[in-house]
Formats: sequence, structure tokens, C-alpha cells
Amino acid sequence: MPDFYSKVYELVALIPSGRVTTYGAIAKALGSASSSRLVGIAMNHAHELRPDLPVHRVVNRNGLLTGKHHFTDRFTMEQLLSWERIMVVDDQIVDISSVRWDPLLDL
DNA sequence: ACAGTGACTACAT
DNA sequence: AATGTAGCCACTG
Repeated sequence: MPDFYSKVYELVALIPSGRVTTYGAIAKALGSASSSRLVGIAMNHAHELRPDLPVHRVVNRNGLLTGKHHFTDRFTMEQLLSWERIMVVDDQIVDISSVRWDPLLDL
């Protein structure tokens, strides 16, 4: 597994239940602030590489569920989030600022 | 070695 | 406010 991926996965594993973080925040926390797209790609592969990870807790900077189409039909991203008391309306996290978790600040 | 790619972002209309 | 555009960079074939 590529080194960058494993670093991403380490951080994702630390996201507390009921909170979310963004691709950009993870990239920045890894010291590679402009690699947010790679974080997304890492999430895409996480299904096979690390199926245990809470990848549904990673959204884009606006709280939009951009990765929802990559989830299995049995457990949608929205479902997984709502099970953690996170409100989702129109593929958007409601009041993203209150549940956002920044690995740099909140770790 | 090289060019194409993308679960992103910031900036400009 | 809502789109469009252009950088971004590690991974992959």
C-alpha cells in the first residue's frame, strides 16, 4: 500500500464518532496541504484496503457528501452518518461547523 | 520516464 | 448565490 494512503488511514481511524473532517484538513495535517484530491482517492481505495475505517466521516469542505456514490447500496453514507446523530439534508451535513473535527486542532 | 487522473479547493466571473 | 476555471500532486499503467 502506498505510503501516503497509510498515513491518511491512520488519521481517518482517529476521527471520533459523531464528528466529521474534510479532505483538505487531512491533507494539511499530513504536511501536504495541496494533496486533498489524493485523500479522496485514498478513501476510494479504502473499501478494499481498510474496510473497517469510518470513511463516511470524511466530507468536502462544505460538508457536502461528495463521496456518497462510492458506497455500497446496503449502507449509504447518509445512513452511516445519521446513525451517529449527524444530520444530513440534501447530501449536506447540517451545521457542519458544530461537528467538524480538525486533526491539527482537536487531536 | 511520462502523461492521464481525481471522494478537492481557491479564486474569478 | 451560483457556475466556471485553473492549479494541485501522488498514484497508476
